[in-house]
Amino acid sequence: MTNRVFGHVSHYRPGDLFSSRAELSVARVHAPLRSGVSGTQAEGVDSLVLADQYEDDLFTEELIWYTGHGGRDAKTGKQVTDQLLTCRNAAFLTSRESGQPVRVLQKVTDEVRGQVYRYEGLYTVLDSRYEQGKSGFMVWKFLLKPRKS
DNA sequence: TCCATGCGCGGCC
DNA sequence: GGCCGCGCAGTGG
Repeated sequence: MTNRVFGHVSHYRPGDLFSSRAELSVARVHAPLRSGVSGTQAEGVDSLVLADQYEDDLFTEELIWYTGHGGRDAKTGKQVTDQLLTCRNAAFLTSRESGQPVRVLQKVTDEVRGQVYRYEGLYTVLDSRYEQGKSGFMVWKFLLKPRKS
């Protein structure tokens, strides 16, 4: 069993701002303090964070290509090896099968508050690819689109 | 520059 | 299922 929550948490809604990962964790909107993905291979992804860390990411109003996990140098953040189908990446495949909603957070700069995390809303994982990224190494990419509420 | 901290997962019972 | 220990990680003080 689990207490993982898919969909909106508590009273939090799209547009809400959080000042830190710790705040997101306490609110249970995105529990892990550092990991960008919250979820398991068995249950799927319940939330993720876009932090402008992966060069192969793409974020528009209509869709997100979220780069999978791993293969990066811890210091430089550059891809240095091929990504593997780790449990965390496999969690996206589970979500794609289940169609469960994924909470999406994005690190943005607010005029008043500086660096904050904005709740973008609920998305659905629609596709996955394993292809060569900008670095030349193989990366996982997951296509997400906003859910129609 | 260092490292805490929450969590996923495997091992074991 | 529950407990424990390990190692990771889209931070952040």
